[in-house]
Amino acid sequence: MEPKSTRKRFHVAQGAGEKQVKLSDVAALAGVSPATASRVLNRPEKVGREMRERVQAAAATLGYVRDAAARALASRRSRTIGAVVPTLDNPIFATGVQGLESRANERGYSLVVASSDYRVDKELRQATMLLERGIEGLMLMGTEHHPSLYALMKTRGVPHVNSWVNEGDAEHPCIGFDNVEAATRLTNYLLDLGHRRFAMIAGVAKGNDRAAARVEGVRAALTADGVALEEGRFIEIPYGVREGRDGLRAVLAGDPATRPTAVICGNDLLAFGAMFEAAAMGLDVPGDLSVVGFDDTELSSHIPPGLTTMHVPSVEMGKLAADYLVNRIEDQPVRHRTRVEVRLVVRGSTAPPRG
Amino acid sequence: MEPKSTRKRFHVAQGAGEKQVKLSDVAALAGVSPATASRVLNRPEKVGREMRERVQAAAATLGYVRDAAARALASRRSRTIGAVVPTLDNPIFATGVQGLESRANERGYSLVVASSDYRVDKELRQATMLLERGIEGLMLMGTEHHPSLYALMKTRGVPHVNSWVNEGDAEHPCIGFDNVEAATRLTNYLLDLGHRRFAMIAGVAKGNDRAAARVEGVRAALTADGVALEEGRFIEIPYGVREGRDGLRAVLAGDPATRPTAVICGNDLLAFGAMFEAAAMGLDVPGDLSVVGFDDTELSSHIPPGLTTMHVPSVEMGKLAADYLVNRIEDQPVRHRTRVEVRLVVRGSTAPPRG
DNA sequence: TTGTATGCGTTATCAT
DNA sequence: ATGATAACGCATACAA
Repeated sequence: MEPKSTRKRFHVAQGAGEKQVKLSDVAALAGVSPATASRVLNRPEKVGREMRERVQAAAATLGYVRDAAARALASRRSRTIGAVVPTLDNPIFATGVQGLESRANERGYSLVVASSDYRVDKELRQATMLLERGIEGLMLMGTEHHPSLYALMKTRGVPHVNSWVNEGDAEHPCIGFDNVEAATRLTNYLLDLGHRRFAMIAGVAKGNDRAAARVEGVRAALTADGVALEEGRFIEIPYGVREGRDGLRAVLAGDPATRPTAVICGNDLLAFGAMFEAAAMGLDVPGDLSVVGFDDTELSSHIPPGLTTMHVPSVEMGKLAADYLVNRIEDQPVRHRTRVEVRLVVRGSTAPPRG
Repeated sequence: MEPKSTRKRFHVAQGAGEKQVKLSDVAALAGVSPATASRVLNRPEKVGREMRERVQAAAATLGYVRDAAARALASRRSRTIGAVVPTLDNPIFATGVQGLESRANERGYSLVVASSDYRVDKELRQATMLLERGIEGLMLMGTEHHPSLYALMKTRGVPHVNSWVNEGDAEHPCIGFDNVEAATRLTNYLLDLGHRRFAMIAGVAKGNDRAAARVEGVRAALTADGVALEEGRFIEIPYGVREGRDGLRAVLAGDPATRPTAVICGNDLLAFGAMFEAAAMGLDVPGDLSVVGFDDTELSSHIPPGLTTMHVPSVEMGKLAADYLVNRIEDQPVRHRTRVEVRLVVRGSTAPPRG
């Protein structure tokens, strides 16, 4: 049941009861037309020094504050961009959003955020809400979205970027890197070290194309070298430290003699868990077991013996996404696909296998 | 110099060239008045089943999307709330924002975020921008803000909450906990363990009243027990792991015989750094040195030997802030001050001093 | 360079 | 329960 059909109307937020001071008030006080006042605020260079200062003074004394809704309605521009990310709980996304927000702000845009919980249907709902809100550009994570979402953005003519990805066949604008290739490199590094028995603790692939791509990259590299990732040596699990610990136990089960010598984790959180659990199991990292992660979060370089991982420039991607979007919105030249550099950071958690 | 006085006008985002379908189009197709169509969308219960379904069908076939700007202008309600946080880079804030966003969304509001970089002047600018954007409620971190900001919110009649704080004299609505008291408890715990020689690695107090309050709490507890925090045993440093390591070296300098037996860190990141550095220095935690943090981030429970810290319910605070704000906006009853529980989580990083 | 007049898409008031 | 119509506050043709 709904709360009651007689819904109470909410009060209109307003100090005391004084009406909002509007642009025409400012114009009146300054003794100019509203049009001129508007120009002073939006294109000051197009108005004479004299009037300009009168208007600015009037605005100041009246404490005038623009009404973005009216501006948006009249100009058909909201000066707002949107982002829907899986969650802000993962620091790597949070920093990405931070980069997006700061750059967008520098360029005069505000950011509206929403989260999808790694679910394409929720992502669609959230994006729709943002579109209603009049966002002029949209940042999404990954490339796997609800088909209706692409359609929606297209018919509304709203530019978007898929971030964290940059795959060969990308038909959509993107800013990121090739997760398959990055995972392949990471794996090859281990292969080059001499490892032949592998395990992988992957993130959940459903609703997360980056996680899936990383698995693909690992498998590809292994296969290319004729190395198998055995059934029990692969586990898919949500990102988290606890999960990494459980994951390690799972993939290391069985005869110690045939135990993997290297474990590849879907991200750093899982890798931290794996390292902690290895220690708890009395295993030496990297002596008994090499561990690699993905993301290069702040802790990775400090956690002993240091985590070998793939560095992902999340803030940079956020900033590039903002630039791409704003450039598109403002009809400035853009690159349709932008690649950022991920780089392998070798630290103490990896070494050649024993023997 | 500005880009050139002849600024190019941006294109109006719109698919192909087809005009946006508006409510009157929907109404026309459904054969009803715009007023009725509007009602169907906003208060469906106030309209007959018959017309309601006609309108809904029409909206669906036309792919109608509401225009929030027009809605906001006409209704004087933006259904948007704002948050300005120091940075999203700190996971504890990111999760707080996540809680705020999710609850706000559940209640039909969108979230616009901005960041202040721990600077009150930037916070003021950002908040002003949000106010222009028509936010109906604002979440801020801490209690220390530019006086003009309080004035602005008051004259505009926009409700706000200070989060992460709940201090005795709070004249403003807040949702959080008493940082002084929490730090005092943390310190007393160490005191009760028998520690008498302390060090503190604090966050930067300037622009961060929470950091300052934590220092105050530590000092108060120490003083109450007649224990001194010596000059060289206190350092103020930005939050970060690297900084925690440097900080530890700094506060542990000097004669090992009079070295502190316990170090209190301003947050978990600093504490992690301190623990890593202690290990690097050959010090056993907690044998030679007890370490405590603040926040209880995901890693705290996993990092060996486990970090004793003060658990801060950041997601919960975000959700409560959203509820408070939305309730205020919608004229529902609210508690002006809401306290959340922080609790001491004792783990392996603390023990009585040797001897 | 400045002013006049119109419209942006929706909600709300007041009738019916 | 439904419809006609007037705001909402601002930007922008277009005219001067």
